[in-house]
Amino acid sequence: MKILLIEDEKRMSAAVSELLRQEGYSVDVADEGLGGYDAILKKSYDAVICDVMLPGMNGFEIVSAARAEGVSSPIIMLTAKSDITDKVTGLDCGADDYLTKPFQIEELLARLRALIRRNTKETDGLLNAFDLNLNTKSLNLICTSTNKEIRLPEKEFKIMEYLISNKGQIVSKEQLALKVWGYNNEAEYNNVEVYISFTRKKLKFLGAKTEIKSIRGMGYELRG
Amino acid sequence: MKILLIEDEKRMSAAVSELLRQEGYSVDVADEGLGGYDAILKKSYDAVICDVMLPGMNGFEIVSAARAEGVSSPIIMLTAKSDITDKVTGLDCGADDYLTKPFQIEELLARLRALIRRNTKETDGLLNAFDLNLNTKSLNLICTSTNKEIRLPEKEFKIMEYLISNKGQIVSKEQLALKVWGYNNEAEYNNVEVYISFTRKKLKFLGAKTEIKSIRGMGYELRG
DNA sequence: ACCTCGAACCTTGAAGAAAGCTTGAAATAA
DNA sequence: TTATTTCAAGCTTTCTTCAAGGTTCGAGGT
Repeated sequence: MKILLIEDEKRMSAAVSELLRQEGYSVDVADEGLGGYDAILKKSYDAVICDVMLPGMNGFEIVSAARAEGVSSPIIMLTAKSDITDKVTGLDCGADDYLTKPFQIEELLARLRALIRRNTKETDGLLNAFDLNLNTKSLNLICTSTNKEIRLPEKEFKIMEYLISNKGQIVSKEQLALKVWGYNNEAEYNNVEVYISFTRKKLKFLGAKTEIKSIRGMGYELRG
Repeated sequence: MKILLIEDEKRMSAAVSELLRQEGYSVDVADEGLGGYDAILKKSYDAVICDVMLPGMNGFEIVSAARAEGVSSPIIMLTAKSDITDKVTGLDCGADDYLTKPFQIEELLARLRALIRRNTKETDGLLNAFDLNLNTKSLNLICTSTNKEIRLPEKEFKIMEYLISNKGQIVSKEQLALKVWGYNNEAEYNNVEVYISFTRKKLKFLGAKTEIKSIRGMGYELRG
């Protein structure tokens, strides 16, 4: 579970990110608005926690811009003011929940769990990356720029599923072997290569702009 | 996770190393100062635990010498004295934390975890020097003044990584050979030169203002 | 100031090693 | 049967190493 925390007060962000990590989330921290906005677009997070008062770009701006770009990750806003107007503005511009400082960490965790649960249930069905959509129910891979579609065999599906849900990041052969085959054995890395090759053929067939880039010594990355 | 334990009391080092191994760390043990110092330079440890009272070279000397060589691994000092002066000397000379004997093993483990987390968090991501950014995850070198980017092969990456993390200082061929190839053999200095040459080509390609200066008889230095 | 010479340094290309890709055949599942 | 998965072999590309030859630098002598 990947979470992005956008917060400029160092003490606050250190404390919250630490707690989230203890809960088993993997946390990225951005300490100003623009960087946070960039991060939202680059990776796909399971949730975003975003302060309102930020240097660079304020919380409302980030959220509405992100929503305009089609980002669907759940977003929780934090603010020091308990002012009701802020609350309304926050939800209006596309945030999913709202918390006023100071808050109990327990409350944040609870709301986070709730949002992630809700979101993964809704999302579950379609995964998206660039001009690709992957239907996790029918195992169909759809290219939105050519309108072509093809059904993937199970292993290829798992490869694609993992690559898409980690778009913007480099995925190692080890991770893929673990996710797709359930074990982790260097001898099996060739299988990863074979299936990457198969999957690339499917992307070619679809005429997709998205491609699977190899990064020598590191792994693979989906690029749009 | 690799840890180096420098401790001359056999009973102590046996007990601590055993506990660390149970926690899943891989542990190297040195029982005297010089050997410990060598080990720090040879491998790259995720943390070093270092006693103060040691034959050969005392803890403070080890730490300050290691820091002078550009070692950035977190270091915890151990001492029998609870004397405050020692504590100050320890942190001054470059240690990250300090523990007085006798200590609870739990406390050592907790501090170790904290240091390792802090250290890997800071390291992973971006290293910066002048108009260069080095992404330590993707091995990409980015020039901020031209917005160009290129992926570095492993050895060139290590060269750059070491130069950047020692910017403002002269880095000897010996240090580079040790860091990049893991050994230290005059015959191999030509490899350093070859790779410096490769890396310079990359900087030229990027159009970076930063350059690798040669300082005859001394080594290399990054200049902006 | 200038010249000479050796040491330090740079560059290059060829050969080798390693990582990755593709393919087809054999095995297994549907 | 047909579709899918596994495995192994050979191929391509990229990175690394090594060695040879060229260039630059600076000390010591004229």
